[in-house]
Amino acid sequence: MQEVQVSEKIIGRLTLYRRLLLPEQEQGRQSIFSHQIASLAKVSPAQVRRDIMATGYSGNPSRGYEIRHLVEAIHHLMDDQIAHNVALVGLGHLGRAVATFFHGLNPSLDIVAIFDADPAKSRGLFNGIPCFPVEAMDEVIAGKDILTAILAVPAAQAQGCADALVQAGVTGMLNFALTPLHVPRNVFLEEMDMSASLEKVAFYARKNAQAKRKRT
Amino acid sequence: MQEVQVSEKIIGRLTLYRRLLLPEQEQGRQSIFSHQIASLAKVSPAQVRRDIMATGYSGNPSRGYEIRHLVEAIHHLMDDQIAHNVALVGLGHLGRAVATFFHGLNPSLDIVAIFDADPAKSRGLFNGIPCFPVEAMDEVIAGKDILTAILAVPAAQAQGCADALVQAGVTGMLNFALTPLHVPRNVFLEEMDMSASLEKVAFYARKNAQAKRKRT
DNA sequence: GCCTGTGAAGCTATTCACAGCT
DNA sequence: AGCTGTGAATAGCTTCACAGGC
Repeated sequence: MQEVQVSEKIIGRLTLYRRLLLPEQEQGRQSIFSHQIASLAKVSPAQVRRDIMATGYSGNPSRGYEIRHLVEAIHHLMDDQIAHNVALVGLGHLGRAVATFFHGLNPSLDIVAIFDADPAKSRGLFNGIPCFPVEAMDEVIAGKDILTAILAVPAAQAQGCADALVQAGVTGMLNFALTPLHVPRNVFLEEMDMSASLEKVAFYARKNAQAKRKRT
Repeated sequence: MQEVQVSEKIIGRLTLYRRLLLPEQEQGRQSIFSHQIASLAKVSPAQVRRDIMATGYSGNPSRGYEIRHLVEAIHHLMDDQIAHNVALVGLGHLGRAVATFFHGLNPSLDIVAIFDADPAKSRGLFNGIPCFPVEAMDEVIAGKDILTAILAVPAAQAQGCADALVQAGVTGMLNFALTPLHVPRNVFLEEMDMSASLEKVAFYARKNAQAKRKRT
């Protein structure tokens, strides 16, 4: 079992497959075929097989994939049996929604600290999660062994927060702010640009609507 | 000016460039070079030039791109001078955050209706936006000429809502629910899987942290 | 027959590198 | 000198198509 190239896209889809497989497993299903995973995940069967290749696990032509083994293989590839602590920065509308959304979603990916610049929001608990002022970042992040952060602050503060997080030792960030961020090469950054996504959808929606009208 | 192939990715980046250019323009800047756009958007200068090719607008080697013209060219490519109405489905935590987030963000992309299955949430106004029961979907969507919808409902209801939206005439959807949706080919669907994104970030964060530790 | 695993082909996206302009 | 526009090269991703197994 040697290191195959595992791209970002493959990682993303494998986490998806795993999430879709868990309920199937709980319902007592033992095995599954690539085309069935494909239909759950809305991708092609060939893609599913390719992706699974990256885990090193092999299915069997007559039964397909043993769900238990497949899930474990994905776990192993991502070595995330180890619970992993996450911080949230920004407790505005979006931050609160994000905190609530992720609350209890994935037990091994817990938000364990929230930071906000506003003193009124940087104390006490939110959803049971302790809140801190941004000045406490270094200490809290080191103390709680946090590697990942979610940025949900206004655009103007985003780069500053990102720098502080990197400084404090965070090595991966999910950015909701409407500013592309710059981070050092050894920090992973994922942009969640809801505004660009909505504009893209709107563009294609218009296009589809036009095509539809033309057909009539 | 003939139809070049304009991919989804290019559309996404062009909307981003446009968003980044608007403040520059407001500050009175006249022109900009590809490497400057690149640094704002955190992409390569070559990519910026390629993307701009798709709009049909050409810059000039000595002054770069006229911001005014470039913004207009992007507007034109996306023909979104026409304001465009959007519906939001689901007024839970996430739905409320989404509604607040987009409120006033882009004046030509307004959320003008909210739907929720809960009778307590499907009346009155939220942020000034009228709320309706899901049963009213057909009528409201046709009446307000809505083409785009944002789905922020629990996974279990997502496919049902999507079907209803398509039925009602929506041709583009942004899906926050943790279920890959199936839509007809003439409807554009963009998945916003925050959970998969966070897992991806966590994976690379772990990897980076390990690499860092090894270096020490 | 219907499945998996996978080399090979086909596509798409990005970057290189340079002619041409100012 | 430093920029744009762009053909050509490269890299990356997805699908095809089929050998091999049950």
